[in-house]
Amino acid sequence: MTTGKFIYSNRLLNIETGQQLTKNKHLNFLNKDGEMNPMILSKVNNTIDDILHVEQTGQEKFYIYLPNEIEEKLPKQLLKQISKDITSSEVRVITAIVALAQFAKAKNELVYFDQINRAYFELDLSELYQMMGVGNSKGKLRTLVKEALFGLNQKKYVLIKNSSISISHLVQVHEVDGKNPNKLKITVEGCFFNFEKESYFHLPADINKKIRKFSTGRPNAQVELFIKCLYQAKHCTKNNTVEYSYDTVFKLMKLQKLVDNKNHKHIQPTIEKAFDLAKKLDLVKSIKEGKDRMGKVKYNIEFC
DNA sequence: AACCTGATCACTAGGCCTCG
DNA sequence: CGAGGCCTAGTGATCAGGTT
Repeated sequence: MTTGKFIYSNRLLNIETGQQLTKNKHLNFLNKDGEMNPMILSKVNNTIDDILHVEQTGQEKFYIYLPNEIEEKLPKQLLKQISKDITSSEVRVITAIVALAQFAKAKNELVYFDQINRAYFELDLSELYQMMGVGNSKGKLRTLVKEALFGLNQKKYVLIKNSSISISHLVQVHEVDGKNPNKLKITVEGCFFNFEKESYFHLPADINKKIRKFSTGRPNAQVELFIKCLYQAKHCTKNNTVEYSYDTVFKLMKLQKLVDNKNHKHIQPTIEKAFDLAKKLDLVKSIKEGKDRMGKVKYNIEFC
């Protein structure tokens, strides 16, 4: 299971990078007068109200991970209460579950709920450890993987398909056997398995393992998301290259966060770390830095 | 505001211990 | 004896507070 490739949905990557509104052609965030789309606004507001009143309703506490356009408009204080940034463990767990859902589908072990575009499958935690690249590893790491997995139960995302919007889980996890806590039932949204209806690209099955190997120290979620974007770009390109402006790289890796935290000098090393990791993964062959017509930095990336 | 510094967090790597 | 788990040092990311 450490060789080969699996399919990854473009829509899912857009959700992870907060671009589901940016990339959607059917649903405009702003109308022509520059006002927020009332349908999106009311769904988001309802969810925010739910989160703020969760103690009264007795539900489990949860958080929402918002599209960039909405996050920019909300006050920082409110964001702190209702949202959590995507973590590198979360990025890796989502990647692993996409792969595992596909393996389950191939074995006819995926159970569909067509009407709601969801499915579930059963898995043993050991399979997840393998896909996370911590198969032969220590207890502490396994604990972190488990925490990241069950953490998905507390995260909701803005899901947009064509012109419809919902705010819901991507993944839900339940124990199914009282005697065996390692046996889990995983419910996933359509972007994890419904590739007849989704556009997609490919990822290597051992991606998490390789990333662990090449990227030491504390992992950076945005760098790892950028790597997925590069795999996507490779799938789309016709001449085996892609050109990213500095601004695109800046946006994809959400480097504004570093500026906000006055970590200005970490920006360049972060970009270089991402490019370096892409090279080590045998994804990218070379990167040439140039200037566009406006004199702004751009990167010509040649894939392997 | 820009910059610096130290604390804390989230890992990796590797040595060591334990128990079958 | 050896696989798995525990412990700790090292590293990079992040953050908070202080200084210029």
